[in-house]
Amino acid sequence: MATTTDKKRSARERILETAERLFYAEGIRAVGVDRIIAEAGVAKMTLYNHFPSKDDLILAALQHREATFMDRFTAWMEEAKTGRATRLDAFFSALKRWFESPEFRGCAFINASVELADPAHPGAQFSTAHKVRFRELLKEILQETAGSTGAKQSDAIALLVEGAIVSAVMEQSARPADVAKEAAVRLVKGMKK
Amino acid sequence: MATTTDKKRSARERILETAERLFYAEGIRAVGVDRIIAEAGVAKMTLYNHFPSKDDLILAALQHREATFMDRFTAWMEEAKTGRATRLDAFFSALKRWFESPEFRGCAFINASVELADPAHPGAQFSTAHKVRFRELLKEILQETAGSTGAKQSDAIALLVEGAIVSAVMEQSARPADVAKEAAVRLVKGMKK
DNA sequence: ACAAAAACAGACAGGTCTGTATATTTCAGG
DNA sequence: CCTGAAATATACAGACCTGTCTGTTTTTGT
Repeated sequence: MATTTDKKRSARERILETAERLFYAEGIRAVGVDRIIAEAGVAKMTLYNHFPSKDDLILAALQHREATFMDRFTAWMEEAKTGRATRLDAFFSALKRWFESPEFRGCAFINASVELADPAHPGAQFSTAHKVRFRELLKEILQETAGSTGAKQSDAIALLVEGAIVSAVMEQSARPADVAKEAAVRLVKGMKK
Repeated sequence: MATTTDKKRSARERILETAERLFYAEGIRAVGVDRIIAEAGVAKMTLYNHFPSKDDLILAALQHREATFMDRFTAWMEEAKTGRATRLDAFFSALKRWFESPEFRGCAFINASVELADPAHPGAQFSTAHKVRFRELLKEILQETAGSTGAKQSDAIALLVEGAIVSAVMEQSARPADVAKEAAVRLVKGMKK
């Protein structure tokens, strides 16, 4: 019925999914459009009809990733919210689960900012905006878990999380999630010794 | 007298300095060897005589950066160690000064790991090793400033620092240095409220 | 001063990249 | 059924990439 749904969604969606996956796994500059169209099973002109340039595709892939990643992450948080676990516990459980997933290669938005190099690139600007949204989410969780005391520490805890993401990539280990959680709890609750 | 010093140092050193600067400023993949030889003022064969491949040059540039950066950073720390400032204070002063420097574009080793994508790349492995050495330095500073209590927090504080570096790039701001310092002090000294 | 090592200039091979052009095929809606 | 939009396959332009080759000039140690 609607012209823009049904099967036609396939082409555009397949391009976005493939671009998101390859950009994340191997890097934005390392993956060419020929590779994307081959794995997505579309013609080159189809890609360029939907996305006028690779830069446009990069931005669209990042936007797509924010949506899919946030969905997955909040789903993981839901699954972790059992028993007496707080939302903050659930957050760090989800973080660790992410670090342990086989395709983990850090934060797509940090990576994009590094690779694009130019802060004026739409992809870099979107990445910066994503970080703002991420900190909002974290602040909200802290507010709920530890009241205004928690919310006041949200910027510092955000640094712990960013540091954990980066360190997990470089060490190829999920342990930074535990270190970050422990420190976050200490920052919120105060040190016992 | 010595064959490998004097003026001959020029060519190899100029290549390394130029590569380090351009790789850091614009990215490893974004900068080609033609660009490097042009700015270094050397012939292409000179570069390939010293460094068999670009990958070798990447590794050498990262090694060179570790040396020069560590020198500069510790010099900044020395300059900051005035009055009643502890070594930890000096560390965060130097960190902030780095964030404020016009050429700041994050940690060259994090950036290299992101860009190279392959953890087996010698440059990525060197970057991981650099992070170990960096944490050692931080741990030593904490031990000296806050004894074993401080040393015990060194992994968490390292996460704060890594997070601050990444956030400073994405926010284009030096403020994360202050946030990290405040949280580090709280982690070491305990919270007052 | 002389021989050897190093740096030089510049062309070139072979590959990859983004983006365009062209001409054909598929397919849904009226 | 038929028309028009979308997707297809394929070739190509032009730029850039790494790395090689050749031959000349400069520097260096003895």
